[in-house]
Amino acid sequence: MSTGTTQHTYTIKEASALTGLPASTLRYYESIGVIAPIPRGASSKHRMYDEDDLDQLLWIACLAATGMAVSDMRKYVANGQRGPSAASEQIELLTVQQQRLAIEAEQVALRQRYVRIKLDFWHATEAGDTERAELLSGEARVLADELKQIKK
Amino acid sequence: MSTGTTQHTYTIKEASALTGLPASTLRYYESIGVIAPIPRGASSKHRMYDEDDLDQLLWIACLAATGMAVSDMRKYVANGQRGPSAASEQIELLTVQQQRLAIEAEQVALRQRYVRIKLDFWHATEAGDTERAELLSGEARVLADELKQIKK
DNA sequence: GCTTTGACTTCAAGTACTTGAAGTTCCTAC
DNA sequence: GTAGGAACTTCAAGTACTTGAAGTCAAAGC
Repeated sequence: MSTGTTQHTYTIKEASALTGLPASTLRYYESIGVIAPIPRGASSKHRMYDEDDLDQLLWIACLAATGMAVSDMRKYVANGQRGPSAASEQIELLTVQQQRLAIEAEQVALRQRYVRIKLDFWHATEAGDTERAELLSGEARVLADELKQIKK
Repeated sequence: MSTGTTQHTYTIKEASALTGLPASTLRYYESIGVIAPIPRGASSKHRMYDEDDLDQLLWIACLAATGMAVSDMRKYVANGQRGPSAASEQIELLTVQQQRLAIEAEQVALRQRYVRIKLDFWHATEAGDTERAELLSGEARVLADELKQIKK
């Protein structure tokens, strides 16, 4: 991205929300040298991320999502790599990430349904409605299969 | 479930394939008491899983997928053994999971929007539409600001 | 029966974070 | 401008697995 003249900065929490990497992970990656030290506020110790940092973090998040070991990420970044520079490469990277997020959203929705059913099951059990409880435990099984399928 | 007369047994590798939990994780869960010790072969130390074990593991895999802590899984499984009397405790554990998943869904949605903006930016850049690209480069900051507003 | 190959075993150490404590710093509100 | 709370900081310890080493067991081929 890098307009160079960007004056916008982001807190660690914002960087976390946009990239999907927990704040604790951002600090961790910095501490072990996966990313360069982030500049701090004028009179504080608080990290201030700019657009370029966010771009790099999004790239790192993609690498992490593919299961790359941190030692390998470190090597990549140490070799001066800050992510793809060409538009076409960025588009390719981000398109894959978009697909990953779509799958993740689907998975979360499915897990929500699973927990919902289990909750209903225990509510029915609590109320002594054995018939409904049995029906629900069957549904949970079907869903468990679905959950397993998507994972692959 | 559980005819009681089941003859068929499974190796740890088969159990792993069927439940989606790595063999190392199956041993780990057993070692820390998330699941009861699995019976071993007549003249060996090899674990032999039966259908009931697989049912339990499948459903533990679902709990793990929702991000439940192993200490809570242990409680949950122990409660399950206790039957209907544990209903209120199970409901409590699952309600926490439900809330966690609702937050996660929101977070994924935000990240999807962020990636969408980045993708649009690069498409505009590739097409030489500098005006649109510049407009979009400010959008990320708007998204981060929105994050703060939502909380209040 | 014997041997080899490969899957299994335990246990210790490693990995990638995550959480908690204790102490700053920023922001909002009076 | 100052009081209070939320958000940040570091650092140490904890968590949830995973991997590797060294040894045991089982099915297949000779």
